[in-house]
Amino acid sequence: MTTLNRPGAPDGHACGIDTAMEVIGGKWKVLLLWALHEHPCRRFGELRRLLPGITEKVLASHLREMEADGVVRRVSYDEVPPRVEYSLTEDGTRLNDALRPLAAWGRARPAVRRSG
Amino acid sequence: MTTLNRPGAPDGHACGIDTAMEVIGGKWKVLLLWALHEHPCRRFGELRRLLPGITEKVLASHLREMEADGVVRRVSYDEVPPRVEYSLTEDGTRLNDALRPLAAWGRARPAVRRSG
DNA sequence: GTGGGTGGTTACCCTGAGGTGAGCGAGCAC
DNA sequence: GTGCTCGCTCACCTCAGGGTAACCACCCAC
Repeated sequence: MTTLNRPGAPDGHACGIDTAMEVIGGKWKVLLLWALHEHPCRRFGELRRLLPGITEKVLASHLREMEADGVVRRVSYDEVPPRVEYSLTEDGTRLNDALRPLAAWGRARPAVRRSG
Repeated sequence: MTTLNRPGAPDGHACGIDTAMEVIGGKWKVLLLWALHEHPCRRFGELRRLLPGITEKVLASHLREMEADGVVRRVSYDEVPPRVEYSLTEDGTRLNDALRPLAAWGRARPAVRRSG
């Protein structure tokens, strides 16, 4: 999205929305957020199995971006075979909470056609 | 996003999130939502001017999709020159409200680097 | 006749997110 | 020595969303 030049928006929320949208903008990021909320401290392979359909490449890049965004914490143990554990940061948990109303809206909405 | 096959998520919110993400997934949709919230009943040209940078094509297609999604109402007056007015539906207003926590999260978050 | 404004539509191109498949380095089981 | 696991990385390709620009039908002002 790059910088959104929200038009009028005096104290508007659009300015915050774009930040959030950048963070959750990836195809699997909300799922990842949710998975890490449900299962704290998950390993790469476990996450892959939790999100059937995601590829290693995308999982790795999403995790990396979310780590850079400060919503995911990555802990690497120097063992062999390698072990890496991912968990939500406090900010990530707050983000997850902030998504609740949106999820509720999605669930509560009237029957939508448009799916075809 | 198509159908998200949320992994474990028993009563999880991911199932609602994907619905919401489909609706607000367009590049300008949250801005449009916000613009229509701030200025109810706007015409096509006014919206275009409110969102500097958006093209007619994208504005038209976004409005059409949001209308199909039931968040935007389109009223066409049979005049000349043609006049069409767009406004939020109740559901659109609720969606906007549901975005507030997300916007608050975006505004309140600690300094992010990664912006480049 | 020319230009401006109305609300769009159409055809085309381009970028980037995401998918595909292969490989790597280390140790352990066999 | 072969193959398995683990956590990635790399090169390549696809495809859809979005940008560009021209055009339509209508009327008015100049």
